[in-house]
Parts: sequence; structure tokens; C-alpha cells
Amino acid sequence: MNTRVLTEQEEYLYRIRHSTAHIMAYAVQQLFDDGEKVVRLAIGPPIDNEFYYDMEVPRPITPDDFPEIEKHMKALVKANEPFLQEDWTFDQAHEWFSERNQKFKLELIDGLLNRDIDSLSEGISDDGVSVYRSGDFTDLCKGPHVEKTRECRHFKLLRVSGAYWRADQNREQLQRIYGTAWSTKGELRDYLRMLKEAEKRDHRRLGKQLDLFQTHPESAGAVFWLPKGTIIYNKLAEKARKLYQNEGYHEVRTPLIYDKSLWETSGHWEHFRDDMFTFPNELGDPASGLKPMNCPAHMLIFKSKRRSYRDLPYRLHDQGVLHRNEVTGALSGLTRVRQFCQDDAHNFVMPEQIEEEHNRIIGLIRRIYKTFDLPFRSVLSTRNPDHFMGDTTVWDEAECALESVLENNDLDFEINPADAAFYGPKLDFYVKDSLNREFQCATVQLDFQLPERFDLTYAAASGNMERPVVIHRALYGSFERFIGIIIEHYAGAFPTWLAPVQCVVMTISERFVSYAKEVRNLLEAQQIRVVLDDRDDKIGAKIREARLELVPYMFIIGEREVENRTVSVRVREEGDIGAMDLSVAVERILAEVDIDF
RNA sequence: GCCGACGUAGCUCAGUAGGUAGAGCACAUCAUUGGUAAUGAUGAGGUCACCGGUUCAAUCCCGGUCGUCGGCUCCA
Repeated sequence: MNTRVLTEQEEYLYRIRHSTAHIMAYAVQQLFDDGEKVVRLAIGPPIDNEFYYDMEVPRPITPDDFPEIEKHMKALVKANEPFLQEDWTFDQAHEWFSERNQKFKLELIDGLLNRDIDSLSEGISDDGVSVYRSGDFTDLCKGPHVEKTRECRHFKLLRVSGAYWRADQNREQLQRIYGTAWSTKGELRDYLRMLKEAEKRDHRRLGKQLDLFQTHPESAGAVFWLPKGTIIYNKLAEKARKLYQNEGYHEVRTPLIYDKSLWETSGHWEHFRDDMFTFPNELGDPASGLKPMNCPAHMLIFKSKRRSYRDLPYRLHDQGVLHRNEVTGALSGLTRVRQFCQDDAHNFVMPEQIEEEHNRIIGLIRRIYKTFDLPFRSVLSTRNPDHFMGDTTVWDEAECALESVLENNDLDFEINPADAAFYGPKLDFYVKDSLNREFQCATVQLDFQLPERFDLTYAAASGNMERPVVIHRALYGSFERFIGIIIEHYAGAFPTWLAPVQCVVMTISERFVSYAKEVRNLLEAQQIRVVLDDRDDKIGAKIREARLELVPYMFIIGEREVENRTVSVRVREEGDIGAMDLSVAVERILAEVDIDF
């Protein structure tokens, strides 16, 4: 799935993690295999930074079991057993694993025998399977592994969860144990430190701490944006509006509820129904639904008039409220919600405009992400030969166009073969935040199908009616998720233009309140988001509070400031920078308030 | 939806081998008029998520519901 080539060091870490997964499985077997009920192993691959092993265990494992498991793991590491690879025949493997009642391994072996693609990653050669032994532990595995268990001494178990065998919810639910492993103590320490830091800046925690948003059981999966969070939300929305308007987009507002017939035309009723909130008619049958996407509405608008090639590209921007009925278990903070808005747009273009339109969109993406200091990479998903709709030549041309767009834009990209939606190839953009974590944000999807389903046409220069292509694109992604990402990216310390409170004016004693009010009014007149802290409290306490709120500027006002008509300025990143003329201080804030994408 | 863990004051968290609960912060009142991360005193705050069951007695044990968290699946 990932076509990037691993570096030598990454490859070594993968081997360590893969081997540590074996060691962990062995430890779990030692602990939980009680003769009657065996631990049945499924799969245990390395992943980025971590590894896991899926297994069926006699009783659920909890984090309380970790110390004991780790203890057993350490003993095995200390024994410094070699990892020995052996090639077994299918019969040999079958016999061995069936004696030990390892039904998942047997299923994998059968899969290998039948050349089932899902099993290929587990271990194969032409006439048999590959197994690895380390001490008393033997596992079906194609490797590669480290040479000896001692190379796996820097690990830590992290969490447990459920996982379905073969990712199929109709199959057995297994226990998955996640851990991390590294080649040196320092790497492990750094990684654990990073996890701790990530926890500290978790947007759910900061959202509460900074009074940005909240959720309530009365509307699970929907966000209550508090005054401070709403400022950020509106700011992002306003910036997007302005940016797109300048790029020739037309903003529209469209209904939330539509008759079922629309969803049938768009295909959502068939493909997306489970994720939709629907409303019944008098008979109790679903008859309408809340929109999970804006596209059908925009199709109606396009179709409502006779369009000419001169109108294209025709771009409709919509920040409408979307609802998707996610299963309860999937909901999480701002990243996975049932109600959200996107900076959504649908661009209707002629096929020959695909490349240029993508160039423009990528230009926008660049400008937006640069503003937030978010580096990004892109992934191009191409046609799945078994599952696509439309004409192969159109697809080929479109894919070529997208690839050359990426190249011409000097973008770091990968190709994800056969991963496109059936209606068209797509580009996904992943940003990397300040902790080096990746999140999917922007998505740009070509769509050959909706224009077909809605029978959209435009009058071409020739006078013939031709079919436009639709580009779905959302560059923040959803406002909710994007705000979640930047909360963590900035660790809550928003740049001045986004900060809900940009400046706190604070008095050293009540005697200076009237000048402080003057200062506050002046800032307000400049549209600076200012709060006056004139409480009967010590200045240290006021500063402490404003710091905890991560306010970028504090103006401190005491006797000296009143006398000289100045303010003492304290900057979030620099601390106390001393007294200055009020006008100078205001200028400094204003310089940071007006940013353009 | 599924597996597991969790749900105690606005927040962060203690606690009870079953006898209706406690701290710090926040909040209120009073005193204090203070110069760059916490002035002091006093006070108010809880049907221990909700609904049932067991028990003389349930925040604690059992069952269910809702929600949250870690994942699976999916995706903005």
C-alpha cells in the first residue's frame, strides 16, 4: 500500500519490531496458555513506530497485565536466542500448527496454499511456508527478523484493544496488544516522551482547558463550540471564503434535508445509506435524509440552467452542515464526529481543464498549509481495474494529468495503485504536525460518475452538448478535524491572528483601572480581541492565569505606565519586553493580526 | 456496531473489605492596593452517569442503558 522504499535504519527497526512482536506473543503464551485453553495467535506485524500482535486469549488482557508480560519478554531477550528461519512443507506446517490448535495459523497456511492474497504477507515460498524459531517459540512468518533476541531489548507495551480476525466484523474478535520497540534506549525514551507530549496537547484536553468546545451526551458526536472556539472556527471559515472568492469560486448555501429521490440519483441511497440520518414518511419508511455531502445539491444547481463551456470551470463553494451517522464506537473528539462542516467545493470543468484546475487547487493548498507551517505530502490513488466506472481512456488521461500536476508542482508524492474510488482518481494530502504525526486533511477527487448520474451537460464550442467532470475538493478537510489538528500542532498557543484572546490588559491595582479601560477601548477600536483583567488580585496571579490561557500579549498597567501613557508588554514567547508607547505596542499586535493566505 | 477499560464537586483526582463522601484548583464573601507564573481568611458546591436487582443498608456487588477512552471498520 505504501510504495515508499524504506531506509536501512527503518528496515532494521521494522525487523526489531517484528521480532519483538514474536517475543511478546511468546510471553503471552507462557502466561496465558493453561493447557486447556490455548492462546491462538493470529498476526503480529511491525507498523510505524510500533508493533502489535492479534491473538485469541482465554481471558481479556488489560494494561495491568503488561508488567508481567514485559517481565517474561525480558527473560527471553536476556536468553539471547537466535531467530532461526526454516522452510517447511505445507503438510509439515499443517501438522505442526494443528497439533497446537492454532486455527488462525492454519487458515493462513491454507490461504498460502491457495495463493490467497491476504495471506501472502505472512510467509511463503513456492513449495511450502517459512517459519521462524526463537527458543521454544515457533511462528509462521516470512520474516525478516533480527539475528538474536537481545537486539529487542528496548521496548514497551502500550495498549490493548479488540480487533477482528481478518478485519471482518463477522469473524472472531481478537485481542490486539500494541507495543513499541527501538534499537537504542534513547530512541525508546524519545518516542515515549513524544507520546507523553502528544497526550498533553491532545485537542480534547486542551479544548476543555482553553474553553474552546465541549460535547454533551444529549448530542453525541456533535460539537458545542464555545465562544473562544467559535472565534477560531469563524476565522478559518472567513479566510477560506475570502481566498476562494478571489479564486473565482461562488459561495452557496444549500438545504440540509432532501427527498430520498435525490439520494437515489446520486447513488448515496445505495452506497452511503448506513451512514445517513433519514426521516420516515407517514408509513414509517425512510423518505428523506440529512445530507452527508454537499455534492448532490451542487449538481442540482448546475443542472438548473443551460451551461456553456464559457462558464467553465464553474466552482461552487459551500460550508454547509453535514451529518454522517457514524457508529458510536468511532466517535472521537473533533476528529471523528457526526456533524461537521467542510470548506467544500465542487468544480465543474471540461476534461481538458482537469490539469489546470488541479494546479490552481494545489496552489491553494500550498498557501493554506504554509500559513500554518504544516508540511504536507500527497498520495495519488489510481484506478482499481476491478472496480471503476467510466471510460478507461478518460481515466488514463486524468491520471496522467494528475501525475504531471504533482510533478510540475514539485510535490513529494506517492502513488497508491488501484485505491481510487470507483468514480474517479483522487489526491489526498497529508500534513505533518509539530510532533511529526501525519493527518489526512485535503482531498481532491475527480468524479466522472455524478455528472453521468445527474445527466449534466454544457454546450461546447462545437455546439454539441458535452459532459463536464466534477472535482470534489475540501482543503482544510473539515473545520472540526482541522481545528483539532492545529490545536495539537500549536499545543494550544495559537498565532495571534487566531488566538481567541489576543491581549489581556491587566492592572497592578484598582487605582489604574480608568487608564486600563482607555487602553482596552483603544485596542477594541482596532478590532483586537482584548480582555481587561481589573480584578482585585496580584499581578503575578493575573499573569499566571493569562499564561495558562496561552494569550499572546499582556499589557501591564501600573503607576509608571499611567504617568508616561505607556504599557508594559509581556509577549507569550519572549516574556517581559518592557514598557513602550501604547501606539507602538498596538502596532506590534496589529502586524500579526492581518494575515493572508 | 464489536472487544476491553472507565464514569465520584465546574476541573484534576483521592476514597469506601457494602453503613449515603474528601483534597487541590476554580467559584462566592470579606480583608488586602499588590510590579511580571498562585495574598490571606471564611463559605458555598455532590441523588458518587442513569435505570433496575441483591441486601436491614449500595457510590461500592450483579444486570441493563447512556456516555467517554484505546482499538477494529470507515473516513472530513
